[in-house]
Amino acid sequence: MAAALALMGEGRGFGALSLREITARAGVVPATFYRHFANLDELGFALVEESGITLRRLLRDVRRTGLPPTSMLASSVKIFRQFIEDHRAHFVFVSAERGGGSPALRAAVRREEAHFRHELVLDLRQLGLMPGLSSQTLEMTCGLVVSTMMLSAAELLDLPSNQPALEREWVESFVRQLRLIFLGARAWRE
Amino acid sequence: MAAALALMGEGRGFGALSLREITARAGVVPATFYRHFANLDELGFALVEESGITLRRLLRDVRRTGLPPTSMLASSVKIFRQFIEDHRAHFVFVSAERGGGSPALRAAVRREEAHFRHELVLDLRQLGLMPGLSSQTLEMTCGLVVSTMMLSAAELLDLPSNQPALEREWVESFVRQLRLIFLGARAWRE
DNA sequence: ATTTTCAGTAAACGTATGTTCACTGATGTT
DNA sequence: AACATCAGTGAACATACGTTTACTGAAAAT
Repeated sequence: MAAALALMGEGRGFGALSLREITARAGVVPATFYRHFANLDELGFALVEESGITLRRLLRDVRRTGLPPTSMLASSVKIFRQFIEDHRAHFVFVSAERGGGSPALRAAVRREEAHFRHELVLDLRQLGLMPGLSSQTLEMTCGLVVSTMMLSAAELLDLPSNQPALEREWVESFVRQLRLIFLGARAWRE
Repeated sequence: MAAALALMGEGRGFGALSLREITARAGVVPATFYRHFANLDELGFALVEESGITLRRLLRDVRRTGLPPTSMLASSVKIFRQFIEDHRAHFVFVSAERGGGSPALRAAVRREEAHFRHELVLDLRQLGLMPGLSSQTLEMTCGLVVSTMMLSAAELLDLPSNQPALEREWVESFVRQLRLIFLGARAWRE
């Protein structure tokens, strides 16, 4: 699994990887692959699941840190930025397979994303923010938030590394987008 | 080019296509490929450009139709929905290569998207909507709008076909998302 | 102490791949 | 009428591919 992620980090979609190069990268003979997965699709699904676990850990980290009520957005985004750096390979994978590639893999990624969105809804409810919103509207708002997160993650991954100015700009842009979404949610009338 | 798009419509990323199957689908011998492109990358870039032209035609269509001031959102979304159906292959391509695959192709898609966003900014200015917003904020708002458009397009493409109920639901969901974004923009204070 | 489990191996298979080359035949230009 | 252009051909190449098979050896279970 790590070998496949590493290869994707070099700029190809999962569907463009071959079994033989994955095993070569893993330092193992091609036949060994079949000791672990029935075929490449199964590898893909395993990677989606692993990525889903990573996403849930992100939410847990944000909860655990405890958000200062002022500048909640900014501190969440900081945690998010650190998290992307620490799990770069998983975000590369999700960003790539979220939109493209095989329909089955894409659907699996979308399921993880929906799960994430729903946990976010519960968290926002628990925090007592946006108390006036219907469930449907809260779901929609979180959908926009999660989409924006994923797209921003992909943008951060594409930034040249070690350019603090660009990274600060990324943080500010992301915070502004989230602020606009939440402003819209607060102004929402059913 | 049409052959490559057709193959991608069957659920694989551009990077997972082989020259030989593209030419086979085009009804031509492999060597013929080199009469038109130096390599597969060039084909990819040509497809990005073609898709960009399609996107610009979308804006032109929306302008030409002329929007009723009430329910502008709803009618734009209707045009958009029809447009996706009429140019399904291009949207499949852009959705797939926007996030994944080769960095060069992704960058090219992002450039087309930025171009589109900027044209949208100009259109909104011309229409005199949101007069209170700074250029920066208007750009950001349009960025959110365009991202939401692209993601919604991908979702529509994944819907089972000939299910009018699901499609109506898609329209409503998309309209609500846009409405929330514009509500946020109206409430924005620098 | 013996047996079972299991990750890894080596070799082989038929097939698909990207690229090249000299050649063909129609269309358009001089 | 002679010529140039150019999309398409067919054959050939070395390489890479997915998958199967029987075999190995260490660790775990009995």
